[in-house]
Order: sequence, then C-alpha cells, then structure tokens
Amino acid sequence: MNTSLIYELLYKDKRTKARRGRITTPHGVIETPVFMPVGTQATVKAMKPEDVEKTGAQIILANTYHLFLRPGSDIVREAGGLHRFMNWNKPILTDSGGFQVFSLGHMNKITEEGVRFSSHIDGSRHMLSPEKSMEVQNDLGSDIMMAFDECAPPNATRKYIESSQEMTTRWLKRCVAAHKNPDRQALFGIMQGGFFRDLREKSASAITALDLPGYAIGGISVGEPKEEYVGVLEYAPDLLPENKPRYVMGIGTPDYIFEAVEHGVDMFDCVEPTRIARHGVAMTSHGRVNIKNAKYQRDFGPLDPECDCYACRNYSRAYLRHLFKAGETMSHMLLTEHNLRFLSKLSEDIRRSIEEDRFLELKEEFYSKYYG
RNA sequence: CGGCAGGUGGCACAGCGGCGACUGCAGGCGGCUGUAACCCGCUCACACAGAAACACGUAGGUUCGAGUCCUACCCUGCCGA
Repeated sequence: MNTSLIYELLYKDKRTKARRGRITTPHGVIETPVFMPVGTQATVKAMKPEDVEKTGAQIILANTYHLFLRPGSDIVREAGGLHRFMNWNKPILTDSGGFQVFSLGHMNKITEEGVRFSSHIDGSRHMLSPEKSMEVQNDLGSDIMMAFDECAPPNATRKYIESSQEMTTRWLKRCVAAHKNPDRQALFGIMQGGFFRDLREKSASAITALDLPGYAIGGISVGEPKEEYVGVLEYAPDLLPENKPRYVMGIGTPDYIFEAVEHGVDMFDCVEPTRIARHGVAMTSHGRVNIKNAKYQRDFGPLDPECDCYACRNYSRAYLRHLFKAGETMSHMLLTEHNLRFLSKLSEDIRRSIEEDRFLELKEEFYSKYYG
C-alpha cells in the first residue's frame, strides 16, 4: 500500500531517543536524521541544483502555495513535473501551503472548506483547500506531499487551537481521499495542537489511525520560547509510530536540531541557512559569523577553518565581506553554499554519532564550540 | 570682468521666519525558524532636553525669534564677454 516510501529504522541510540534511519523514495535514498534545504519557488535561492547537491543535500523542499500562484501547477505538470522542471533529480518534499495560512494570515480567510487567499503577488483572490493542495502537489510530482493543515499562531487561545486542530484532522481525511497518486507520492500527515499535550495526543491518535507513510509535527518553532518548543518535543514524537519517519517542520538552528533528534525526530527543514546567508551571516564550527562586521575587513583566513565547502576552501573572510558590502550576488552564493554544507555536515556528524553511540558527546562538543 | 544658480551630517537632497533640522545612501550593530525576506530593526556629536547645544559657507544686520529675510565677502557650477 505505501509503496511510495519505505522507512527503515537502522539503529537506536542507547541513551536518548535519537535514531538512525533510511528513507527510500522514487527519486532515491535519504539517510536520516536529515536536514532539508528549502527551495520555495522551485529553486534554492542563490544556488544551482548541482551545487546544492554538492553540499550533501539529499532532499529539498518546494512550496505548493508559491508554485500554485506562479507559474501554476499545470505548467509544471506540462514541463514533466517539478524534478524535471527545476533539474533536481533527488527527492523533493512539497509543503502544502499550510504554512502560508500562518505566515500570510492577515491576507487569508479560513473556513471549513479551505482558505481564501489574496495573492501576495498581485492581490488576486484564490482558494486553497485540501483537495486543491493535493491536486497541485500531484501536478508537481513531489516524492513527499504534506497534508494541508492550519498552522495556528503560537498565541492563539486553547479554544482556537482545539478547533483548528480538529479541522486539520478533517482536512487530512479529505487530503487522503483527494490524493491521486499514492503509489508514487507519499502523503505525510501533520500533527497540530499547539502547546497543549492533550490536544497533541488527540491529533496524533486521529492522524496515525490513517496509517500514512510519515508524520510531521507542525505548529512549533513559530516564535514561541525555546522551553515550549522543547516541551512539545518531550512527548510529541513518541505519539507517532516508530516505523514511520518523523518530521519537525521549520527548524534549522543547531540547538533546535539537536533537541529534535534527541527526541526521536528524523527530518527537519528551515529557511534559516539560506536566508541568513543572504543577510550576511554564516554558521561556523565556532558559532555564527556576521560577515558584515568591520572586524573582518582584514581577516584573510577562511570563513570556517574546519569546513570543506567551496567558499571556505577558496576565499577569505575579508573577500566575502567585501563581496557582501559591495552587494555582489556572489556573496549570497558563497554564504548559502557554506551554510547548507554546514547543516549537511552537522547531519552527517549526527548520523555517525548515533551509529557509534556518541550522540550526547557530539551534542556537548558542538554546544561548547558553537555556543560557548 | 559681468549675469544666473547654488553653498545644510561622509555623499545626495528637504526645509524658505519658531529647528536642539526631514529623507535616502554610505558607515556601525542586531534580528531572521514548513521564505511576501539581496529583508527588517536599532544606531550614526555630547548632554539622557531647561541658560544651553549646534550638519545650515563667513561676517554683520533686520526680528521676540533666522538654515529660512537683507548686506558684504569667500567658494562652486553654468552662461556671456
């Protein structure tokens, strides 16, 4: 039945819930835990696909809402699907547009049927529903499709979160019914419920009953304090089946990644590395480096001496700073490539540490270098 | 030599009787979490406003009060000899 995706649990850490796994999709294998770069508009900003691949990326994201508005999923379908359209032949995961219900909330009207959007591009009115989201994602041909959910704001009332979570569950059933290509595209359900444990439990039990190929934890890392984020991780992954991949949506800082993995999460994505790169910030083995800072003006050493990426092997901080201050696109390219490599490398280190039962040691070493 | 137009923070501009003076860029610092993001925020003399400070070419003058009006001078640009 779930021929679209196979998850193998390879090894479980002895002291934490961290796990080493492998996902097989129609476009290839994904070793987990895995960080997935975001390529919203069918491109990882400032990067060519081959360079994304060189950083070690195994799978990237694209976005239903954005590609629905432009160029339109029919065009992508006619182009032969998203992989071919954007020349990325490894796995692709498409978000459903659910996050835009949250991030573009002020331009939306949510009803049981779906969400009426005002396009952020030209203001035109559109409807995104579970059925429409599935149709678009079927057109795109992604390996992993996300259910159309409502990602509620972190400060919403319990009452709101509860009804929102229930609607997300009803929407999930409609997604399952509308999905036209379950043999080639795996549909993941999304757990909601805010920061209320009983609502998370309700959500989990409802969505896992549908026996989907994978599950995500949504609605966290949306601006809440870190303690609340970790609070949900303490129990939420355990509410999901052990034999299916678990995905926390929207995390990309090392500490959030370590926390998620430690609690049994396999997949995560974030715009963080690509966005901060374009804003002049690099994640390095010794912490964040804001390349804009005047102190790097005459720093002719590499961005991160311990990194093996193209930028670190060939250019100095002084040069990267110059490029950024001069507004050169090259600085976006180099910093993005570096940050993606950094998180891929971090994922590799995490996977190896789990295999060797040294996950906690790695975490401690990393924290003292990065945050110390 | 004459005519005209100007001289305001590093640069470019606004203000044309109440200014301890707008905005942009540049500079400094910070933030970005399923991407409306090459974006956003703060800062850019000191004092944390009450007899002072000061980015309004200089010096006088008019006025309760002048970057703002008048006079002279010094610069700059354009035009004409």
